[in-house]
Amino acid sequence: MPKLGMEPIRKAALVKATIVEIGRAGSLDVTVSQIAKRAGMSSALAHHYFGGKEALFIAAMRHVLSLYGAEVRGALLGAATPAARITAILQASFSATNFRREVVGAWLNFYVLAQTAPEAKRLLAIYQRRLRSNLLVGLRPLAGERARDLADGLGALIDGLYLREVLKDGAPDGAAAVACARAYLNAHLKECPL
Amino acid sequence: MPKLGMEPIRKAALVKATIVEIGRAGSLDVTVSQIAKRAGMSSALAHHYFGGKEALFIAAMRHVLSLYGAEVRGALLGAATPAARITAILQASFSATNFRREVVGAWLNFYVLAQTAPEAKRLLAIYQRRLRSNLLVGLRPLAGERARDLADGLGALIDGLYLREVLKDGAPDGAAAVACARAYLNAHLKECPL
DNA sequence: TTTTTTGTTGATTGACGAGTCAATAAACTT
DNA sequence: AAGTTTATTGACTCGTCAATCAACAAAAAA
Repeated sequence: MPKLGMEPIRKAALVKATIVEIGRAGSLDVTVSQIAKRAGMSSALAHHYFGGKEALFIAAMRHVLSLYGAEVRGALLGAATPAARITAILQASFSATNFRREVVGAWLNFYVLAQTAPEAKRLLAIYQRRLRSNLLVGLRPLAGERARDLADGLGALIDGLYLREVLKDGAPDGAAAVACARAYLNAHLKECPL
Repeated sequence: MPKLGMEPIRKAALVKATIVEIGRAGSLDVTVSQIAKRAGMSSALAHHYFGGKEALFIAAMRHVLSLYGAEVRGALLGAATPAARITAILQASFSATNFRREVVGAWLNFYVLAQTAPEAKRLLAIYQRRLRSNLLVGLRPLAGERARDLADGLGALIDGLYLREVLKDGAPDGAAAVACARAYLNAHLKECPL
């Protein structure tokens, strides 16, 4: 009993299921059937709507990225001062959301895919530019000329801290990562620490 | 015409071929046959010596890690002062070797595998501990109490910078990464910069 | 020399999976 | 009412691949 207008609903369900399955497997080694089953439909329908596995992965990444973007924007809403902006970005980056198994799996496999899939590389570049630009808005009033270099270093530090939190034994500790990133900035901004 | 004592030779060839194939594919999605072919033997022999694909991957990782370890040790040989030790570690970490396609592929997939394969996680932990310990030897004379926190932050920064260099468009620039890591330290060690 | 150990492969098995297609059905259009 | 578009699936094709095995070859041991 087909209802019309299913396309966006099915697509959303498939994207979600893709992320969950990648999280469960820890890799891109998941079958379209698994994904479709979790999304409550036949694998043929997944092919119908996405055309192939790769498109499904790309869509899933886009979704993870947009979730993260929304979280950052939300955190920035209540940030009045430059220092508060930086803090907001750090907290959004190390929020519990980003430590969920599915999100971790998506990110790590995202990196792998970015080596070979141009679209994945493009998405990653967009994420990095946006992060950099967000950091710069906060850093320029605090660091002036040095803001650019600081933002680059801080961006890399965020990625590195995330990687370590995510791969270490035991539960990840976002607060520790935030503290470490803060220390990085405070060392560079001894005049006016965060 | 079987010669005796082939086992170590075959194993080494397989490990090397595994790394090359992972680099070519950019993922762990490589077949035992591909690997065996590149190593100049039948896939059956690969199974004979390693028992399965996973063992092959683990052995490949171990090899990459041991190469890196050797490079660091080599660089540390000529390092007389604490500051020189840090510089040596940074340069070894961002050497051209580590930016070769195969090595990059190995590392990124290593991270993915570490999510689910305990042995991979163990190896990664060993690498991180060793890096930390190496950094500490250099940092303690320079930073005293703060050495621990500095080493943790610097370790994460190294990983993050590597990730960014490796995934950006264009050729990776190890020198820039070294400079950025140096700036991190100098900001914390304003009394006695590197 | 017979036996055992080591090295080696072609062929095979058994399973799985991506993508296609024909068919079915409900909903809109004319 | 007839035709078109959208939704949906089971069954199928075609390919791939990990792992196994029987068998063969040569060196070492007995």
